[in-house]
Amino acid sequence: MKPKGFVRKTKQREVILDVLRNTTCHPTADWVYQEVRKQMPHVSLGTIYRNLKTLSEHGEIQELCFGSTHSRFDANAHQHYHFVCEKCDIIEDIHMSAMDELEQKAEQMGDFKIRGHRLEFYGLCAQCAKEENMAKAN
Amino acid sequence: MKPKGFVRKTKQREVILDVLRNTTCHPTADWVYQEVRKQMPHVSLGTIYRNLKTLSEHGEIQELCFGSTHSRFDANAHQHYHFVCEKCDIIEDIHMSAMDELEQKAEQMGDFKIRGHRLEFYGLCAQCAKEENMAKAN
DNA sequence: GTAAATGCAAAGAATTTGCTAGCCC
DNA sequence: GGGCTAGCAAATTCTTTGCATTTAC
Repeated sequence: MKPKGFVRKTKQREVILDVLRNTTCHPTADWVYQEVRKQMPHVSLGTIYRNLKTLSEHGEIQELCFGSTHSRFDANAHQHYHFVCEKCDIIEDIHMSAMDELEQKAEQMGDFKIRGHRLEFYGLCAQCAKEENMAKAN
Repeated sequence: MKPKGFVRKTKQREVILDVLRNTTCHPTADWVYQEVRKQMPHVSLGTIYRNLKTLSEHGEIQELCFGSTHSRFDANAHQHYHFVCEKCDIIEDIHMSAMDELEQKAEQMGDFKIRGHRLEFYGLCAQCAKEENMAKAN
């Protein structure tokens, strides 16, 4: 007896998860779509969006939202931080231990119950920093 | 002699800034539009968007991007943190001193030059937490 | 068998852009 | 007066949705 609202395992969902888990970039829905299409030419963009939504609701992936207009997705659903290059928009994971003490500190500052936090750093990636220095030298 | 690319002071820009500075909510572009229209019925949405963009590029306001589909804006351009209620989406400022040491710590973890960071907390606001407790009691 | 998921296409929402006219400095 | 801006509307971009059909369990 399956519970109502059971999430089925479909070929599409598997491929999507697989694609996400095998990339270190933090792709957009459309990038995922292009990749999945290589294995399943008839997959539809709607299916990609529906699955990305389901997966993130079930905590299997993370939806990220940076300054840009579209969402990005990350197969690493664990708490971790990101770095975003302001010049080329590349996103990198930061392997830094989560700081839960931040939440305690913040909770003392206002009247709310904190359940999580997001921390992002921005600046210049190694490549863009190098280019900037070369430009300055001229 | 004005520098090329000089940013002009227009009535529209003034009203937009004024509206933003006189609210504690963190409004969407459309909310700003509705407010500005009360003072300038003929203002166009395109003007709102163009000005919000210009203002944030010049560091006079901050563009915020949370999980939702649209951007929100904050007239407080200083470094500060936010709390977002997961239930009602209300956004509150957190009056907590910025922690620049986070940036130093993160910079040691990867090969990039950090210029800033964003920190958001999410959970339940006082109102929603109260409602949740009442629901549980039944 | 039945609810959930897919494909396809059309709809929706948020934001951007092209163009002409107007206003700021 | 020259160029940045505004207004207006059309165009883009990203995402969601309706519906008939297929699939997982």
